[in-house]
Amino acid sequence: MSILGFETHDHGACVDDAMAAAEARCAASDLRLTPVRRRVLELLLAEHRALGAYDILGHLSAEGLGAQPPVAYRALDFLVKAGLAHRIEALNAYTACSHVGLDHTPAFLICRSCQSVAESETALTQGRLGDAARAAGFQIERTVIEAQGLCPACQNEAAV
Amino acid sequence: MSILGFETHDHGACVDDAMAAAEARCAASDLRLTPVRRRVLELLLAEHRALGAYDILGHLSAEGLGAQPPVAYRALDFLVKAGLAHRIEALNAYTACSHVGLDHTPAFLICRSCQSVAESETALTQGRLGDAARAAGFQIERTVIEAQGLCPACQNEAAV
DNA sequence: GATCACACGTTATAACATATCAATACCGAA
DNA sequence: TTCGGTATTGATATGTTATAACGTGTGATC
Repeated sequence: MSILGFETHDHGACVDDAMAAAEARCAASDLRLTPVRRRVLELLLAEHRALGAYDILGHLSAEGLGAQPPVAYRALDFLVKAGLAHRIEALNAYTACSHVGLDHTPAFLICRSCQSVAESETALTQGRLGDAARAAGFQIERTVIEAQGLCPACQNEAAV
Repeated sequence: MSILGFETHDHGACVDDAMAAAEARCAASDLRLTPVRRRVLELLLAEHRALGAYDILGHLSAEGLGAQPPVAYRALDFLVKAGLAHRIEALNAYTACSHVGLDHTPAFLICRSCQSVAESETALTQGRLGDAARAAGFQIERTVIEAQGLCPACQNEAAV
C-alpha cells in the first residue's frame, strides 16, 4: 500500500488519475457525479490536506455553486459514502481518498505543522484493537485510526 | 490490560477507585482538583459512556456550578491534560480514563447502540500505523484509535 | 501588603452540522 | 409522451460544539 501525501510527486497526474477513478466508480455504481460533487472532489484533491466543510463552502459560493451549508455537507456526504473522500474525525474535516476502488479501512497520518494528510491502510479486525475487540466480544463496524505528529518536511524545518 | 466497560462489575468501587487515583495523581503532580473539576470527573465516571460538553454543562448548571460553556470546557481540558479523561473524537465527547496512572495510548471500543465506551490500550508506534509512519518518515505524537460497532449485550439484543 | 500564577465568571461569537420543506431534474414504465 | 417515483438542489432556520476576550477572585510567595 502506497502512502501518498508527503513525498513530492506529479500532482497534476495524481489529480487526473483520481478524477478518472472517481468517474469510473460512479459510472460503475450508478452514482451521479454532479457538478457540485465533482467540484468538491476537485477541491479536496487539490492538496493532500483536510478541508473543513466551510472551507469548501467558501469556494463553492465564490464560484456560484451554492452558498448554504447543506450544499457542502450533501456533497461531502455523497463523496464519503461513495468512498471518494474520508472524514478526519480529529480535525472535523474532509480529505479526498487516495485509494479509490480498494476496499477501505483507512488510517491517516496528519501533520500538525503543515496540515498535510497521508492516507494509509489497516485492517478492521487486526492488530491490538482487533485483539481487544475479540477479547471483549465487541463487533467492529468501523474504525477511526488517525495519527498526529510531524511529517518529514516539518521535522527538518523544526531542526533548523 | 483490562478492558473495562462492557462487563458488569462493582461500579461503586470502580468509581471510588478512580476518584482515589485521581486525587493521588493530582496531589503527586501538584494539580488542583477543584470542585468543578472533581464534579465533572464524577459525572464522567458515573457511566462508562461518553458525555458531550453540553451534557456536562447541563449537570453543572443544575447544580449551580457554572452555566457557561467555558466552565465545562476548562474542566474537561484540565482532566484530559491531567490524563484523567479522554476525548472521543468520533463523538465529540468525553469519557473518564479507566487506567489512571499508566502511560497512555488509549484505544476505544464504542457501542453505537448503547453508547457505552470501553478503553483499551495500544502502543504509539506499533502495528500497521506505526509501520506506515516509519515508512513515511512521519513522527507520531498522538494517536486516535476508535472502533465503533456493537458491544456484546447489544449484539444479543439485536439477535432477539 | 505587593505581586504573581492560576482558576473562575461572563459575554459574545466562531465553527461545525442538520432538520425541514419546497422546487426541480432525471429516468424508467405505462 | 405522459406519468410517477426517486434523486438532487434551493432555501431558511436552527441545533450543536468550541473558543476568544476580558475581568475578577484567591491563595502562595517574596
